[in-house]
Amino acid sequence: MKIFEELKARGLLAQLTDEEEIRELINAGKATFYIGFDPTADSLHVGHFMALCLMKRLQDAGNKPIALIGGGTGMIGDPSGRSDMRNMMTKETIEHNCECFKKQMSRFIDFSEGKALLVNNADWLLDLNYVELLREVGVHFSVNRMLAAECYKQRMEKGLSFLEFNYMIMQSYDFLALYEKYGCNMQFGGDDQWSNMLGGTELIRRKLGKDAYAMTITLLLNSEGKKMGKTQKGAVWLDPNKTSPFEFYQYWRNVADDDVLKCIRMLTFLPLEEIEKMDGWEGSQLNEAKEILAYELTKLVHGEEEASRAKESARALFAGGAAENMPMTELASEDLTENAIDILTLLTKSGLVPSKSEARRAVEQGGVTVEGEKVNDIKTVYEKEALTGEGLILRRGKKNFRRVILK
RNA sequence: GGAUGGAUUCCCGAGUGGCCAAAGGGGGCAGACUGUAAAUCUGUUGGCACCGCCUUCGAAGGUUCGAAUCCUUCUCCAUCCA
Repeated sequence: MKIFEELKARGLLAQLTDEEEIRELINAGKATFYIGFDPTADSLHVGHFMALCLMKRLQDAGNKPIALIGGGTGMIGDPSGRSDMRNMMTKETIEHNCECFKKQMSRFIDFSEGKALLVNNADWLLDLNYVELLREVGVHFSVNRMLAAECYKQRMEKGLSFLEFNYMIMQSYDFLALYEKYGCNMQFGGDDQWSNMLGGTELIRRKLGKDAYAMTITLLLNSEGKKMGKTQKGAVWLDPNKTSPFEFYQYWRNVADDDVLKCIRMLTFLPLEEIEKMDGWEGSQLNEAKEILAYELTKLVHGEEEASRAKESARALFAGGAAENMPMTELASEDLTENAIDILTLLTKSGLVPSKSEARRAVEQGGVTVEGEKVNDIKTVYEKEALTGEGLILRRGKKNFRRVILK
């Protein structure tokens, strides 16, 4: 199966400018393509992960990827699908974020010997001259047409600043610049980027009379139509310091039934034949599929060792036992009063609950377990000795564990 | 620059002098049921020393025994006119 067919079978492709041309191009390994990443945080998250996987797949098929970090466009903010304007970031923050992105990307993409490129659009965008840009690029854009684009339509009701309105122009200019510099003839991106990407192909056609292609990746949505990779606490990060491998594993372990196969297909590198076999799984067997999904993804992002550890810990914990590798909090002796600590303080200090009120609620509602014993009394007190050595395993609800040890 | 409307807790959205830590919904959390899923039902959802006290209704002042609510100034947003 050729790469194009594989991508299609995995359900990764959303919109394409020209299916036939693109098929030939990437199957022949002749594409030089780029994907843009906005440096809005100091770590990549699950949303980016899909794009990285796609890059890797295409690179393996002989195509040349260019990872574009939006150091320049990041200073504007993408209006697509956003309800309010992104906070403007300082130059320093953006630069810092770019550095972090670079490091994380190298784990997935082979940048050696010119097999892939990493560029920052700040390098050409920041030097632009306003009047020149208007003459060179501005003439090719029709405001009427831009406003008709879906991404702006939604914003017309909420309000759209001129600054954001220019995002499409900047992104189009990126494509043009990469085409001229590196012969980049294709752009990939999330489905929400479609209109911006078309702006680029059109600009290249008008300005150079050449054809360039664009293709969007299906956004990974859960069955409720929300973007995946977001939790209540925020994004699921690829940086182990921001989202621990265990938490990462658990996120995927907990996806809804309806989403498991889709995730396996779109995100893992398991062969399609193997995935097809899982397609008929139901009930508790589907539960196994979730374990596979979680394991495979954790392996890709954090390595095999971390993945196995996360899996073992999860199994042990949910079987009711203890586990080596679970989130841990160390307490200092200052945290104790008279060599003891009450349950509410303990929960708060462990980080399992944000406040004592919540701790109280959790206990009163029967959601707290210490060492496998349900705690019902908010006045329960633990002596210093209990916290030394192995420490105590606290559990809030079904899925939140923490080992607390006295230093 | 002018006119008008608006800013309420995680989100949407009621509240127009004391009965307001603030209706209702969504979301979250916990319990029951389960498969670490979904659906459903129940409880809960600012903080703390939890009968009580403290902080919160865009910001700062003021009126009042008492302000989310009235007045003044400011900031931001929307719509219309330039």
